[in-house]
Amino acid sequence: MIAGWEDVRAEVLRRIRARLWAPGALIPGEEALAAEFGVARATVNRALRDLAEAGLLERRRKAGTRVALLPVRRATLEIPVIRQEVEARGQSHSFRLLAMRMAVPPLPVAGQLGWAPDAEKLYLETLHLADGKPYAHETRWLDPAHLPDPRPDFAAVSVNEWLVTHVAFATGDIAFAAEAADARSAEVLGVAQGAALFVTERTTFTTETAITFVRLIHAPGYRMVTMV
Amino acid sequence: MIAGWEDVRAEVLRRIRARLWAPGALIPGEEALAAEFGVARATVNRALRDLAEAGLLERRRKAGTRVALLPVRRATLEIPVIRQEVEARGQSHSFRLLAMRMAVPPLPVAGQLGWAPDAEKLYLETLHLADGKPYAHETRWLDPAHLPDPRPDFAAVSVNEWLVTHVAFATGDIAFAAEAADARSAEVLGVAQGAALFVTERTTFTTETAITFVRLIHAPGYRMVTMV
DNA sequence: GACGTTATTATGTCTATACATAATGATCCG
DNA sequence: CGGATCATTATGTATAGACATAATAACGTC
Repeated sequence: MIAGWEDVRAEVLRRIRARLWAPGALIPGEEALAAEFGVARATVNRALRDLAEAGLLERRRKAGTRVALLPVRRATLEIPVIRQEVEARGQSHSFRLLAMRMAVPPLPVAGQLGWAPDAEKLYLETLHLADGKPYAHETRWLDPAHLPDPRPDFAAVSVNEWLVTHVAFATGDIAFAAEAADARSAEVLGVAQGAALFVTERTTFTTETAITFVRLIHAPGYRMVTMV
Repeated sequence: MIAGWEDVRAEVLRRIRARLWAPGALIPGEEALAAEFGVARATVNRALRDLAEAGLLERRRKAGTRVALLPVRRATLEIPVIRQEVEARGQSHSFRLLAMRMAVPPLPVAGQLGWAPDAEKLYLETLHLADGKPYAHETRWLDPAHLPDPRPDFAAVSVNEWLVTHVAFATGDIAFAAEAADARSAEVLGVAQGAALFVTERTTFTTETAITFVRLIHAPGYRMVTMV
């Protein structure tokens, strides 16, 4: 018995998996499915829209709905605040502010963020600890124009967290890569130079100009996991 | 003038960003907002639901809707078939099947996949090339029970792609990590042993038992990028 | 005051109907 | 035949009204 939109989604998914509807094939229209399942068209629409968002169906007005030929898997990554990430592992989070000074960012950084190439910005370096052991090494460039006067006490509240709760809800992009540990990160994280480290880079914008650029260099063994 | 649900979402987002509604604060109910904006409640619902999915709002029945205190950023990663990924960079994709044999998988692999610890499975090793240069080194364990008889010609169609189009639409999990190149990957990718490489691990299930487990070891310089 | 029960309430969803929009395919014309 | 125009059609979205569900708050009992 098909009642709600989740039932509809399940049934459509079943038919796709069972290859009753082959990849690339056109499936019946919403009206037809609504009639068959005995629900309203809006309910079918909700279900199909959901599957389309997941990348399993491709929908185009007038053209109809077809099963994706080469389904692009879409995984949603949750990117929590570091403190939450550490605490979720049952460890206690702490951090040490290693450096905080005004400096001119390297040209590639200034360029990517749309900053004037010779303007001084705030440079922050933080070491995050899980149960007292190095967890991640954070280096950050921050436009002080977005900070209140007087500045927040970044030795008490991590920059990370202050930003999230105060200039949150901005757009940006994230990149992940593997890099060999440079001298500084190796020293701070207590690993051999050249060790393979997982690096997260985030750029955050509000409107036109960037607020901040962070590199998060994770300690060895870090894995980012997600379900599909 | 607010007309559609996207307008409602934009206005709500504006108020959150402008801190008219502070983090943690309860926002007006759907009915109230619908009246204020001059739209139906269903329209407000659609907008708020979308923002909740994005992690900016937290909604609970009866309790109402509140602005997320520590918004968990949700990034959606698109995980395309390797061929598409390479071609999207304007390069040509090819691959070489380096190995294909029946073997007993290592215990940790068998364990994670719910396979009997001593059962033979199909082991496949593939090198993916972009414009003829090493792009990624793929090692895969595959349960041959899910293959048709006779087996597909994996020298002609990449395993990756055959699976996506034939046993697609399954669930699974994905993990990302940085690892030092072992002897085999170093040789195949043409890099120094110990080099920092980006590794993707995917486990794919249909029902209870796993179909396949892949490790994709990317050539140096690989970056995974996404927008928020 | 502690505890189980009930009323209340905000969100979740469904329905039926209507109109909007985009893309296709047919048609008409030069 | 090429190209512009228009009718058609499937999805996209809006609406009002209704009921479902979950969780809180209020209440009554002991």
